[in-house]
Parts: sequence; C-alpha cells; structure tokens
Amino acid sequence: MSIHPAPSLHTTANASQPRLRRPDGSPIRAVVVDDEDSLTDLLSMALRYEGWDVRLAPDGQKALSVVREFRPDIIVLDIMLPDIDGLQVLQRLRADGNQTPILFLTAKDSVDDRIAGLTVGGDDYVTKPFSLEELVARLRGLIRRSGMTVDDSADSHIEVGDLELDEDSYEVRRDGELIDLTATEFELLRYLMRNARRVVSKMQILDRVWSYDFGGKSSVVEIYISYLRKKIDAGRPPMIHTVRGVGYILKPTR
Amino acid sequence: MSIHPAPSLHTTANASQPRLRRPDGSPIRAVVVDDEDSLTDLLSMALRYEGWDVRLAPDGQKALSVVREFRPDIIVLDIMLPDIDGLQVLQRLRADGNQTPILFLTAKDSVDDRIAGLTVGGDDYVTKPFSLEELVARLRGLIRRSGMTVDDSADSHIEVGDLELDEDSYEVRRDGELIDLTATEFELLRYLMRNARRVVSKMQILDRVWSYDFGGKSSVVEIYISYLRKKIDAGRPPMIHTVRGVGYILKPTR
DNA sequence: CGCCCTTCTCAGCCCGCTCATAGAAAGTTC
DNA sequence: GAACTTTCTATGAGCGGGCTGAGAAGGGCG
Repeated sequence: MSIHPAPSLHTTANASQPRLRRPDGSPIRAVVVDDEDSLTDLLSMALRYEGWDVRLAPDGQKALSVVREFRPDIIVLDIMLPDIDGLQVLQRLRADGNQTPILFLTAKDSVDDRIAGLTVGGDDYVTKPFSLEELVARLRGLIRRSGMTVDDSADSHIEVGDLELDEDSYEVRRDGELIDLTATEFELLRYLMRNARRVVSKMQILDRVWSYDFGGKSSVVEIYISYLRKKIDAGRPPMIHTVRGVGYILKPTR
Repeated sequence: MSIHPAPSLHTTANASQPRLRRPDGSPIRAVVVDDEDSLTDLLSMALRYEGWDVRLAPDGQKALSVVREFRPDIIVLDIMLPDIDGLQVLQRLRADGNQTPILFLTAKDSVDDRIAGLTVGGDDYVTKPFSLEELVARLRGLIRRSGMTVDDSADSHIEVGDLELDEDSYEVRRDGELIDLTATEFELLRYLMRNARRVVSKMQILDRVWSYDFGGKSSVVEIYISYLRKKIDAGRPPMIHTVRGVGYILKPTR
C-alpha cells in the first residue's frame, strides 16, 4: 500500500474552532506510532492543527519509551510495526498500569480476527485509508469517553443556528426536523459545522473529509455540497453559501 | 435569543451509560481473581470501562489479602486456582465475617452440585467462556441484590420508548406485548438498550455480546439484528436502525 | 437416545452510496 | 452583451455493504 505522493495540506493560518483541552488548560498530548513517514507527517500536522502537542515514534520500542516519558492523553498506534506488534505494545502498556486510550490503525482486510476485544476497554480502531475528520472525531470521542476533560467543547453535540448534529447518534436536525444523511454527507456537514462562519476551500475539504488516498477530482465536493443543500437547505433560508473562486461557508441565517 | 421548539439531542452527556455507584458516589470496587493473564486483562479493562475500581489477584492467597485490604463491593473468583480452591476462598472469607458477594467463574463441564448451591447464599456463577454483557449484568445483579446501592440506574428494568426489558425475569415487552427471545437475542437487545440513542459498531457488539473466544465473522451480528427486527419491530414503527458503514442504533420512535 | 430449538455459515440478491460525465446555469470580465 | 470561467445538478454505472433464506452443526431437555 502506497500513500499519496505529497500530502500538501491546504490549511488556513490559524484555526479558531473550540478546542479540546486538558483540565488544567494545557493542550492535549498525543503520541503517533507508525513507520510510514508520509502518514506520521500527515497525522502530526493534522493534530498540531487541532492545537495538540504531538510526539512521533517509528516502532514499538520507541513507542513504549516515548509514552512512558511523555505521558500522552491519547495514542494513535499502527497495528503493523517493524519490530513489536501494535497489540503487544498495548499489552505491555496495560501491564504497566498505563490506561491511556489507544486508537489503532489497521489495514481494511486484516480487521475481523485480530481486532477482537479491542473495543471493550474503551479503545477503538480505524481502517486505512481513513479521512482526517474521521480520525480526529474518533480521537475526540475517545478522549471524551475517557472522562479526562471538563471543557464543554468536548461535547458530542454541535449546533450552528437551528442546525444540530450529534456525533454519537449520527442524528442531524434542522429546526428540530430529523434529516437523514449518508456517511460522506455527514462528515462533510460536520466539517462545515466545525468551521462555521469561515470559508473553507474545496481543497481543504478534500484533504479533511476524503481519504488521503482519494484519487478523484475535487468536483466531488461540489456534488456533495449540492446533496447537502437539498437536504439541509431545502425550502429554508440557506445556510450553505458559495464564495465563488474561494470555497464554501456555513453560517446561521441571520 | 431564540427558542428551539426541537427537543434537545442531548444524550447522557459524557459517560457511555448510566453508571452504577456506591451510596457515597464513589466507584464500585471489584476484585478479579484468576491465574490467566489474558482473562484478567480482559475483565479489568471491561470493568474499568464500566467506571469501576479494579484490583487483580492471581491466586487464592493473594485474593484473601487483597480483599481484606481493598474491601471490594464485589469479587470475581475463578474456581480453579493454582493454590487454594475458589470455594475455600469463599469459606475463609465468610469465616472472617466477610459478606462480599462473589461471582464464580467455572468451566462449563465442572458445574457440580457444590456450585449450584451457591446461589442460595446470594452468590452466583458464570461458566466460561462467557460474554462480557452477561458477566457485567450478573455483577450488577449481585450488587443490586446485596442492597448496597441507592442509585436508580441500578434498576433491573430498562425502558426505551415503549420497549421494556427486565433483567430479572428475562421478559421483553413492546407496547405491553410480551415478546419471546432466545438468549443471544436477549443479550443483543439488552446491549442495544443500554446504549440507546448511540450508534454501536458491529465490532463493539461482537466484543460485548459474544463470548471472548468467538472466532467467527462479524456478520453474525447482522443476522441477529435481523432476528430482533422480526420480533421487535414487526409491523411497528422501527426502533432498530442501520447506520450504513458505521453500525446500528436503537431509539424510540418519535 | 432422539428430538427440537438455537446458533452460526454460506451464498446470492438487493439496494444505497459514491463518483464520473456532461450539459445547464450562474457569475465574471471585457 | 459576448465570451469565458466556475459552479450546479441530473443521470447513470459500478461497487460494496447489508439483508435474508436455506441449511449444517451443536447443545439442551425430555
């Protein structure tokens, strides 16, 4: 499996979304363990963009020492590592009494057997290739459920105007009315809502909402924007606006 | 300031489920006694995920000292231990005047009369291999019956919309009508109800509802969902919904 | 010991989702 | 207003996830 040539992240300078924080106000600390540079680069960029403090480790041994020293709030751990298996890293950490929640990365086909039992301890997994929005959402979910946050931005519920989205139930409502979305539509809307009142470009959307190995054209974004409009804005004052030549913006009707 | 006519989506904010607590609000204290690391690992993870405070002991001697020092609300005790027999651990504890309820773990074939007599003393047993839902349900039952909880989440009765489930009588009703379920169907429904209004993945279901040694495919879940739908949703507004690519959710019909 | 209920696998079908294409529509520049 | 660019959306193809019927295997209970 090869990864997209150069993950050129189209980021705006500085985010201003409500950010997850630790109880003492300091940034979330994350460790990313993977032997593919392109992937760790991509992830560290994305997580730092979330305002988190990130450390990297290329293999299981380094992972163990980095985790012991850095004491992260969350760990992103590839199952397939050059030295010790990611599942063994989990076991050694737990044997030490370390309870840090872990998000496993795994290839799509190797899922069923080896991942068994992972979700009971509050850990989770994501199959490669994934979208950054999905990964970050899962991480925030894990942190939320680990109960280590006080912050109200750690809510599974997002509201923009009369538009509501719940990440636990996957429910979306406009003015109280339940709206049925597909997985991709849901992720796109979540991204727009998390960036409400800010223009996001099609490239940014593609980088965040679609998998990093997506090979198609950016016109899918237009198509999905169109789907969303039909479902979200239908017959109502529009919340999704086109900024021609720049991108899209979602904002409450004033 | 506008008022939303819509019912708030707010689910049980942070915690995964309403959690059992001691009268003073502190977490349930449990001791797990077993000499197999993989099993104690699994159990401690699962119980900690329930929000409980867990201590481990690998044999009978350690069990006695840990119990005396930690004063747990509940003990999970394997019958087969390297040193002293689990039943003797029971006797010694009771000789000390310790009345902590005990859940015994036993191999399926070794269920003799001695163990059958346990339930009269207020204790209980579960045969290996078991599902975590069953084990935790039994533990909650023991705690409930030991009368040490005040909490209303310690009820044996679960209601979601017009769907009712009673863990003591194993009765399930939809709109008052009694519905007959098999053991697996019952456990799956209990899991869905305990996680009502939240999407759970097939993997999560498999990890919780099926035995830890289940080696099959996650497509069994689809089949049991289909069975449940036939019995629960038959001819009625559906409560079980598929979230394609994510999992299943049970919620009241609005 | 034999029957029946339950559990689980397999395989085929169906349907929803994703995405490309292309022409229409809207906006921009001169 | 004409020419060009950008965005919108209808249509449909391909694919993959999910549903379900049929049946084998297993276990409980008489």
